[in-house]
Amino acid sequence: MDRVTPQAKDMTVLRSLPLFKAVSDATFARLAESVRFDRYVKGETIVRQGEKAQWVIVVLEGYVKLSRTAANGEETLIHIFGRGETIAESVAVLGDNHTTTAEATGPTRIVRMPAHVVAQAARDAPELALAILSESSAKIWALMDEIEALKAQTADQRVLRFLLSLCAQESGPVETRLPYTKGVIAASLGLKQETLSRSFARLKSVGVEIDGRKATILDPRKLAQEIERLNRIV
Amino acid sequence: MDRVTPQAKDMTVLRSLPLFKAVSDATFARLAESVRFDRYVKGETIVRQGEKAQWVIVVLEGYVKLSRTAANGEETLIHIFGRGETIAESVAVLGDNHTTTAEATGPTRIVRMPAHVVAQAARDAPELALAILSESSAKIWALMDEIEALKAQTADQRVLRFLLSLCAQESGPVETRLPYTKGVIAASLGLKQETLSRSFARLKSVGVEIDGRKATILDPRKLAQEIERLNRIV
DNA sequence: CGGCTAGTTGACTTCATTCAACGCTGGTGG
DNA sequence: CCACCAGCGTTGAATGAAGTCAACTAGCCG
Repeated sequence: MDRVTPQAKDMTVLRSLPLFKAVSDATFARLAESVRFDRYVKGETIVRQGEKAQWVIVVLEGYVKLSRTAANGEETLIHIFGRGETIAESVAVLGDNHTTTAEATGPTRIVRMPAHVVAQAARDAPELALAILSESSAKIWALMDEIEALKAQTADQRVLRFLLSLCAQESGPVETRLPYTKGVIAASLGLKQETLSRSFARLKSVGVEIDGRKATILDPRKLAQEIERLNRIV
Repeated sequence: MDRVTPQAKDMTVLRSLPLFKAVSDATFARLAESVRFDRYVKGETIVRQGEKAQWVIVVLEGYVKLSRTAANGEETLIHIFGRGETIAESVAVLGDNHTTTAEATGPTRIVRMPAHVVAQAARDAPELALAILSESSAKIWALMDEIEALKAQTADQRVLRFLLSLCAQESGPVETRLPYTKGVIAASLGLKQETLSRSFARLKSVGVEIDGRKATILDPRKLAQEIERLNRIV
């Protein structure tokens, strides 16, 4: 982990985050005072399961994976956070302990604010409390999406959904980079790496080309159709 | 659905709910004014996916299942709420639309408060906003638990966990009632009814006896051991 | 160059689903 | 009062999707 001295442009980025959108200048200024910027490399732990939540963390760059380690040592990936997303905001504000571990999946930049400062600000400024609630609510939807996918969709359908989420446009050929390693992608979709690999191979037939970290999708609409088609078969 | 006139004792129950624990008498009184009590029978819909959230709902009695219906008409059970739990609190306060449908799994009593009243109260009284945040946070943990179970555990392990959650005591023989039909239990665990039935049959060997709605567990500790043992095999 | 990590591929296994038949129970109407 | 039906649950046999195990390749860093 590397502490970084904040730059002026970082503050403007910060101000534009969803968490601070509806917040007054005064409240923002108060929070900005105690803000800290950190840089992590792949595999470093950002927060550890069981520790008391001391910080509210926002991802500026890179991807952070949340996972939970069971008594037997097995680790389960719960969710992945990207740019602009907030980690542990509710836990930190309420003063609870982390129930998950957060780890950088690659080079990552984050911002952290002391929990007690945010908690006090939330008490003083209801619009901040509501903004945090809004973040938590978004997280609930995302988790519900995940549960729905795990319960109702096959491996190929989940992979297709994931690929679709990478496409910036709705049609035409799209070329992107996979945001993290295939092992992490597999875990995030509730699959084994081998299964993901086979799925990618199968999906060549609907215009998906994966070459290392480079992903080429001939036509996103075709992927959506394929998800539908796989539903019908069942 | 049946509207019920509130009784004095209902108000004391209400006051003791987690949502109102930390709330001042003044704030509570304000909310209590516009409270409404409703009674539902099995299968009735309480809130519908896609509708604007108009109410904050608290379950007083019975169980409510949250589910999501995909484009192809398939319904996936996301989560089940019981006594004292709050439904759609964040969505209602933020003025968003419901992303899930809530349905009574049996005879159910609920309390509802108009969303705008709660939203205004949350703006005026930060302790209410934080209480709602606390509820949302609890919901996030519960959903993460579910994801972990779906990704990392077999059918038998999930069934064992569920049975353990029904046990009031840690040891000795426990006798309880299954809280809802086996079909609903199966769906909540991400299983088919047939699979649950077979699982129950297998679990006789660790002292689980299911007879209709009546469940007898010889020794909860043995169930916990069995979950562990099933992990080791893999 | 060797040693790592990430990823692929093949053969085999297994857990859960599907499909289908059947059993039990409680309610309804003749 | 009984007959019949619907809803809920069980059981068996066959199928299939994903996991496991293992061997192997490609790229990368020191």
